[in-house]
Amino acid sequence: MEGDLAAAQNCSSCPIRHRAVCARCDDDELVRLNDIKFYKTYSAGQTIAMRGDALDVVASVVAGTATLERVIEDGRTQMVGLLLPSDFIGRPGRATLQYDVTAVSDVTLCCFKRKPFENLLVEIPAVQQRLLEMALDELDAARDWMLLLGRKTAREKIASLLMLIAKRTMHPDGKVMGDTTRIELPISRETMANFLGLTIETVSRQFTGLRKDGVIDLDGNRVVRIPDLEGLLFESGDDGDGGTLF
Amino acid sequence: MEGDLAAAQNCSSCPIRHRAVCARCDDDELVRLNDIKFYKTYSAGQTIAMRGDALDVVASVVAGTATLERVIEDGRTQMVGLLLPSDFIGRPGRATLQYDVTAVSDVTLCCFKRKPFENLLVEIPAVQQRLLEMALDELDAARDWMLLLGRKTAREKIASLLMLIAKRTMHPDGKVMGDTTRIELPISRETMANFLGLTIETVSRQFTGLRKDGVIDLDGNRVVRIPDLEGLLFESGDDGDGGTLF
DNA sequence: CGACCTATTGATACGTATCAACCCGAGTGG
DNA sequence: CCACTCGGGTTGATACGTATCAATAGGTCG
Repeated sequence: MEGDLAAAQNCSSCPIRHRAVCARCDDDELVRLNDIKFYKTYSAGQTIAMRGDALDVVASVVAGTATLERVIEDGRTQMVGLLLPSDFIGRPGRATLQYDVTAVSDVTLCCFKRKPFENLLVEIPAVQQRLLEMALDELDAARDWMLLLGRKTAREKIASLLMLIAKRTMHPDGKVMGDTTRIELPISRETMANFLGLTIETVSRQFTGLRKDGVIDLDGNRVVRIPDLEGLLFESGDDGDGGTLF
Repeated sequence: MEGDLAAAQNCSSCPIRHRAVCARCDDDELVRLNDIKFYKTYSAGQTIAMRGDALDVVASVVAGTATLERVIEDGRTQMVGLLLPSDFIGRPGRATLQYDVTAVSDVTLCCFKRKPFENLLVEIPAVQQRLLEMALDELDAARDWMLLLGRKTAREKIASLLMLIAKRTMHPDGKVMGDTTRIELPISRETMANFLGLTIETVSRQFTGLRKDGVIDLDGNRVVRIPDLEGLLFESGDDGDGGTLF
């Protein structure tokens, strides 16, 4: 099921070196992290961990996309986190996992055993600092998301999601890049529905609604073209300045 | 509008000494925090700060209840945080506030200017550690809340809220205390509605529905008696083990 | 007492869920 | 090569839950 990467990769060439928990570390500190790290990969659709599992490993997402979900007994599912490269899984100081973690695409994790990691946390303030920063960012995103779930209409939810993906694909790291009018959806309709607190059917209907109104243009199931970004922003119910959602 | 407390209070007799950001501090560290702190009070209903305000002060709630809210232009309002004693307001490393903060009851804050506080954060790891812990707890609570907003019915939302308040009043600090069958609602119907992503009318209707079904018993508008806690838990759609929501 | 605020209750509208049929592209096997 | 199936997506008809609009009740304060 899980293939280990044969060779330990080098931190200095790591794609998430500057954004993950290790972002603020100097070379010496990086060596110490390197000593306790190991890679693990999961293929698309695979369950990475389940609610209630013992949480003896924490990890950074190196590549791929994963989701954090909570489900009720009767099957209702709500996504509570979308994990992209550099995001952190698990929390120091807690022994069991609170959510189901699932790989949406093929995923590579940079793992640390929890105990040694907790020790490093104390010894290397740079890691703790960065982790705090990341936790606060996620908290802000979660709160924006709560506004979406609690008060937005289906159409606004879809538009918000598209804006979100548009922002990320246009400037994944602050700088503008790529085609602003074309975005690729990294997730299925079902995943979107669980993200937005909707059903698949409603998601689908809103897509066609936005298309018929000329706000977006569909190119297959996974590609959306946006002729008028301002128009989409208007549909999202946001005022533009706020609304990070990662 | 804002009355300053004349005398600086002593940290050692502070009611939130063992739960707030200063929880892990030793006496020396406490002295340093004490040097830069000041109290501020707000009366019920007062706006403490608004989205977009410069965030040059961070604070702990010493007494009272406040809310964190996001509102859309057309007036739709979603509460995104309920601040109780020991909770922290503001975030180091961010210059403007993302949410409206409102006093629900009379509120006393223990404030720190942001810059000096950020310095202390680096110098006193105990504070940073505690702040990380608190941020992660809030993140978990926010995620449970997302499940509620996205996937629960009105009845389940009300039941969940009541369970939440019941848990807090029964054992505010881990130990059981007080009458398990009687809880007092600290917030109005409108505040509940904004908390749960509902309207006032729906909140009201669900209360009477639960009452008619014998799940709860109302004693005026602010007091609820719960003959059967298991029954209420069942109505909430939770399985009991999880579900912190603070 | 009247004014006002919060909460409740009622009638109705509207949005989204549900249930079901159908479409389409990708594999798969005869 | 074509028939088949299978998963994901779309569309339609309808049901249901919550919002909306409006009226009423109860409590508090002047």
